[in-house]
Amino acid sequence: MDDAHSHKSSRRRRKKVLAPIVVQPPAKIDYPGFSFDILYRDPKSRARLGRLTTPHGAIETPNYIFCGTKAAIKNLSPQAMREAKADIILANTYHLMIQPGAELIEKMGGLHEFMQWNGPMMTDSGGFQIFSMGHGSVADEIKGRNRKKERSLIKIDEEGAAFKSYWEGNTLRLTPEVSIDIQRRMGADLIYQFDECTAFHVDRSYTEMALRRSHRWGNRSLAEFERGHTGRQALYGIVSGGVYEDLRAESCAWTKDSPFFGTAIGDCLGGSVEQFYEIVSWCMPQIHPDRPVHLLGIGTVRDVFSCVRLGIDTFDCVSPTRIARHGWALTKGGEGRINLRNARYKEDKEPLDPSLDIPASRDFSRGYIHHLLKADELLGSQLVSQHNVAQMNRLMREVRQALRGGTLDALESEWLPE
RNA sequence: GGAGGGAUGGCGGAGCGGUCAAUCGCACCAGACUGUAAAUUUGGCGCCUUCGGGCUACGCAGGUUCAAAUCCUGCUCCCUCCA
Repeated sequence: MDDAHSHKSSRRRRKKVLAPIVVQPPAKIDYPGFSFDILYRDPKSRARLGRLTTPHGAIETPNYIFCGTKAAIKNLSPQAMREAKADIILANTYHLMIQPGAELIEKMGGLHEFMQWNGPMMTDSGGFQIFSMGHGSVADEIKGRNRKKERSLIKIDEEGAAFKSYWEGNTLRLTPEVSIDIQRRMGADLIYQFDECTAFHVDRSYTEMALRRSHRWGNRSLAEFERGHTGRQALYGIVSGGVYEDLRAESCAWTKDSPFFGTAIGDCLGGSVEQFYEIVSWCMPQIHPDRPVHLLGIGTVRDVFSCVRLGIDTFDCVSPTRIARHGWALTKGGEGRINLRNARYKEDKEPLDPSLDIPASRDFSRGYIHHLLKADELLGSQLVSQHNVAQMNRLMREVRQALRGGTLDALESEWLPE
């Protein structure tokens, strides 16, 4: 015990601060099979209509990317997603490297083949987990709640980050090179540089340090991407800088000058919705104007309206499928959502939304779904999940249509009255 | 017929003289959820309240005690074992 302790102390004493690892990124990267065409610009805002083409098909933008963390949209098969008119989904590097592992997915033919999704896909880099593993959920961090969840982030240093696997408890490392390698093996169309998402409570000097390091990680991601370029993937860079306008500007400039295919807005977006809109509005004018822009981890219906106007092309968020599992169905207008577990729906014969062309929304009564949810029948949360996906996709379709017709304001008041 | 055990809030089930309007689980009511360790989680859950507190409660009826869900007596019902 004493030996072990002194050994540990001496190791700590000898520990060196790693010098910045500086890798020169390639000056230019070709993205064959990928394109982003801006088809229309809203004269009244930064909003735009686009077409994002990938080797697995093209999507119209603005669009919504649904979250299939462990290579599955919770509750929904690929067929159910297509019925709900989903165009594109994502999966998470961190979760899949733990289980079942990138090698297995590669052996099984890659993510598209493995999970039988033949449309466009994206994977994140695992960088968000540096944040969430260290602090619990985003909301907990922002609201200062302590949920006593064991922190499983072991350390972040120049090389990358070390985590304790929630699955087996072993230590895992993610570095830019490892993240890109894993994402290459899994084979999603749109992949992400490795970054750190800083927590809300950190100060400016930490944010600045993390930002510079994320840029170095981005350069290493670019170099690794180019080194093993398959010609079937495109890389996004991430704008960080937390809540600090000058740091956001620095990060926008860096992504703009780097040979990424697309740009994502990431890192800490502040403590309130208003603050996060402000941060996005700082960034958008400085971001590469011709590349697709993704907003990481956002949003709600309100976020979609606000951020489309700021120029966001794609969104991703767990919210539609998560709240569905908790009984909330999204509505167009009204309260914006209803909780089907509530007693008031017990005898409600109305469907969720007859204007949506799927049985989940059109045919089953709210009373029946209420019963399924109360009885813990999986069909209940499946139906609500599919409904929410369909509702968000309808929102995106209507947003695109309204943009073209110049009626976005009117559409917003239909979705968000008051 | 004999012996023993038990009856607690919607249900299950703690408590066995005061700190008990009563642990806990379920059910019920409502909330949270934004690059998913989430089919997770938080609060409420006798009645009334000017939020200080007040009132009625642990099968029923009495009793002992300053004080009883807790001790005693009787009653009602239930369970187990022996005939």
